[in-house]
Amino acid sequence: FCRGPALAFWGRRRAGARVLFHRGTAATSPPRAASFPSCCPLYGSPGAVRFLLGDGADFGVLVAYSGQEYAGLVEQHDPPSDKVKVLQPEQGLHACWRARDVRPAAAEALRRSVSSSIDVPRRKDDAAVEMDEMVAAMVLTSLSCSPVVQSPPASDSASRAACDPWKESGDVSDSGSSTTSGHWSGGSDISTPSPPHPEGSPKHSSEALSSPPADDGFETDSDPFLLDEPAPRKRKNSVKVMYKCLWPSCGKVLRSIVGIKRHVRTQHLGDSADSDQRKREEDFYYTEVQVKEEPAPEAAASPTSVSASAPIVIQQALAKPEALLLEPPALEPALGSSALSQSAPSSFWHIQADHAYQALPSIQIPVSPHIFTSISWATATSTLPSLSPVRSRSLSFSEPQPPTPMLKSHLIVASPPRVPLGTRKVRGEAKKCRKVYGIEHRDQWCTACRWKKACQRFLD
DNA sequence: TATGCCGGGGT
DNA sequence: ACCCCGGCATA
Repeated sequence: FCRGPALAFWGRRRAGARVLFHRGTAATSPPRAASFPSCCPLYGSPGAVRFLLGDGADFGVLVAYSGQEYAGLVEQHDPPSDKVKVLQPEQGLHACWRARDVRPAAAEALRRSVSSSIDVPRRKDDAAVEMDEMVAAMVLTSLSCSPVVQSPPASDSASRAACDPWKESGDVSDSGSSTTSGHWSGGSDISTPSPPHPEGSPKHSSEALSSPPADDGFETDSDPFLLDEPAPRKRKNSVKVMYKCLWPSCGKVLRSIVGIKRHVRTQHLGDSADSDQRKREEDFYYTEVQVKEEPAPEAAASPTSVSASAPIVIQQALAKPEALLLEPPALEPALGSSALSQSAPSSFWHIQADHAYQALPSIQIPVSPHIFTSISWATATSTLPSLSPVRSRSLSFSEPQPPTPMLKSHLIVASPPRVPLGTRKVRGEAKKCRKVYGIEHRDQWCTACRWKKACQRFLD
């Protein structure tokens, strides 16, 4: 890594990778200098000898071709073939050049070449973007896939001159970090760990640089549940991202993180614990839900066949796994929702609500590899925002939810006899904190459970 | 037997 | 209000 005067103004802690940027220059160190074969002087044509990989020097170069010069950043040098691999942010590609075609660019020159745009063909004509951000965004973008900077947009990388075999030398799939690496990069919601971006795939430069992380605290520690989420691949048609309240028997779905957080906080966590605790819990209680609408116009799902052919496919990522403090998960990469309805592995648990009004088409969705929840959609239509109005009702601890007056009578199916007053409350279906977290994580139980009172978190 | 939680107690 | 726990009911 870079040492010395380098200033890390943002980066990510991820598998030890950190991106450092030099103040005032556009140069960046290769994210994992140590892994580059040539942590040695770049020597090509005379005069180009000044670059040192991995020592924090200036990697800025200008590449000349087609009568113009383009700014780039040296990433790698291969002495045998005397070629350098250059990241050209402006073109959004990595290219390999003979060393003699590359000349060092002073920080000023590099800057100038970018900001004053010396007739550099831009892919986005208007966006006069700071080099730093651009590069940073790209590097991070690449990082989110592989620990080593790789060709960013696939289409672009192919378009340039083919590289030597060593081109891919850095592309070592980081098996070690595959289970622990953070995932969502950038994103506007930095303040609190939020669900990863649903699109799963790393953002491209345009999007990423539009909202660069503000400070250096940006870390996406372990978020194991995403990398192996196979789902994003098959997302095609309109996928809506919504945030669903995981509070038992709630299931309110909102469009924004902020909204759902506020909902959880105000409706469910309102009076509990200190604000810190609440913060954690509010993250815990929502989840990102992707709803793909499929051209299945049949809306009237029969309760029996839902799991098999639900018109709405729900995929979702976790809300905040680390809040669970579960042991490093043995990942189950390809868990389609189809596999869920049968017998879930023992490491999975269900939050199952048994209210009458929930005797509806229910879809089991993975909350995380460890968590499944079962939600019910009052209306399996394709219009989502309006979905299941009955579920938008709120509940709170203090009010053990009187069976809310049902507006939609047709939703009432069979009302299992509620607790006969006077007798002890029948033990509910839902697993309680003790079961969920285990005694060893008692500190994560809701207070009631800790006090051996009726669980407030997983209501029956 | 493990779990949920009521009732009752302590601080 | 917060916390703990004996002991019962239940799965």
